[in-house]
Amino acid sequence: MIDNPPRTRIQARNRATILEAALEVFASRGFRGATLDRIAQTAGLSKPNLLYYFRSKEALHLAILEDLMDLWLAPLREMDPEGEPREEILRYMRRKLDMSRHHPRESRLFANEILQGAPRARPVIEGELKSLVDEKAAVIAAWSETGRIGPVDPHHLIFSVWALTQHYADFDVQVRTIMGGADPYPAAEAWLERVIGAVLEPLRAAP
Amino acid sequence: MIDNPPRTRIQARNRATILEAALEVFASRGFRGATLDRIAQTAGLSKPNLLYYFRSKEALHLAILEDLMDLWLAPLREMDPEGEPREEILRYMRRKLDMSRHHPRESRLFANEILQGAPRARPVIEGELKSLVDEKAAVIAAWSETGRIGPVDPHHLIFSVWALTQHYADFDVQVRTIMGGADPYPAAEAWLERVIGAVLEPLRAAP
DNA sequence: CTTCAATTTGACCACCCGGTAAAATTCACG
DNA sequence: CGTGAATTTTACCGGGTGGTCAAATTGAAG
Repeated sequence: MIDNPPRTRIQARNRATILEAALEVFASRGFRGATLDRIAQTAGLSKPNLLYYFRSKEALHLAILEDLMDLWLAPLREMDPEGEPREEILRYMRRKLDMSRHHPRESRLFANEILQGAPRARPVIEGELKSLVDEKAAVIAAWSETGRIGPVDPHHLIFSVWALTQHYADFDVQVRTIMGGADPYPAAEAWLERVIGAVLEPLRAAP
Repeated sequence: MIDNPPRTRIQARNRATILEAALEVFASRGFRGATLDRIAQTAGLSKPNLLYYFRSKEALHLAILEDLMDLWLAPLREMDPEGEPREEILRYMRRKLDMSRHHPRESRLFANEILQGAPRARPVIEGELKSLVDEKAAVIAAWSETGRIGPVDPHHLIFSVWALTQHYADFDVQVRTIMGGADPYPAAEAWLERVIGAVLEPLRAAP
């Protein structure tokens, strides 16, 4: 019902409240598991009032997804082709791990969406995400070919960073159960630095 | 309505058909997104007939989860404390990757469950899964301490194997979109052998 | 073939949920 | 204050969904 640039203070405030509540609910229950009633309740609004700000459940989810993408892709965007390769990749991993630590809901919302076959995020994945990944994969490939890091498969390296870091947000319950409830992130950071660090080393001569 | 050991041929056949159909539907749509109508239709039965074999949607999901756990934990169970450490761990990774390749639905069903906070699988995770992981982590720790592999954090090493391999099943849509639709598994296997292989190497002296 | 249990079906229900309509209320601004 | 637009509420609806029930059909064993 309302266009993108909020025109009034009330609009700005309520849209933000709704998006926050929807993120919470969508992330913890998935698109289908989330109900407008629950989102409205979490936001402290009535359901029709919520629908005054967002045409439909679908539109609300889409709005979140759009908001999400910038945050989500920022770490990869920041990878600097002019930087020191090993440090750039490690930094990327650390930024992604911070994302899992400080934005687990965003990670889970995204995971939910991809798991279901990306019914709503497909355009973003085929467009923005793919082209950014291809661009950065080319940078990594160049680093690899000039021997500044070991021989790596750039796409699979990026997948590995995603998998390793997002796992701590998406499978949080499992991780914490197995680790006995302690905060897994400090050890995870040290560990992942070793994993990524090791695979970036130039190959050792066979024994 | 029916006890665990199927008493008739019809029961055995229909239970199997239903479980197969339910796996398909639960995996692709999540618990909430799956409908009994759709599961029944996929199985070629009427909904009341389906409910003759499983008390409720919940019971059906639980039955699948139980069936799943043996398959799911088999690769880790097979890790042999008497084997050659590096090869055992690499073999474990390969078996898990095969699991993603040949049983992606099981992987996604499991991922869905954990993502939502494991509302139904929690007992299994806190019990069977945790104790198996702890047992094998101890084995890996022993290998590490005796210098047969480099210094590793056993729990996080296991998380990494899970994350790296399951990613190819759970985020299949994303992976294939970025890889342009080609089968990612051959390259993934070679790549993951490098990743895990590298982190198992004894530490190199600082340059 | 009979008979009783196992299986299947059709009709149904109560509840949930996304969404709508329109009246009522509040807000911004002259 | 008055006024028109923005916001909120109340009441409601129609379709989908998990689940029930009793009747009908089919299968197995003597």
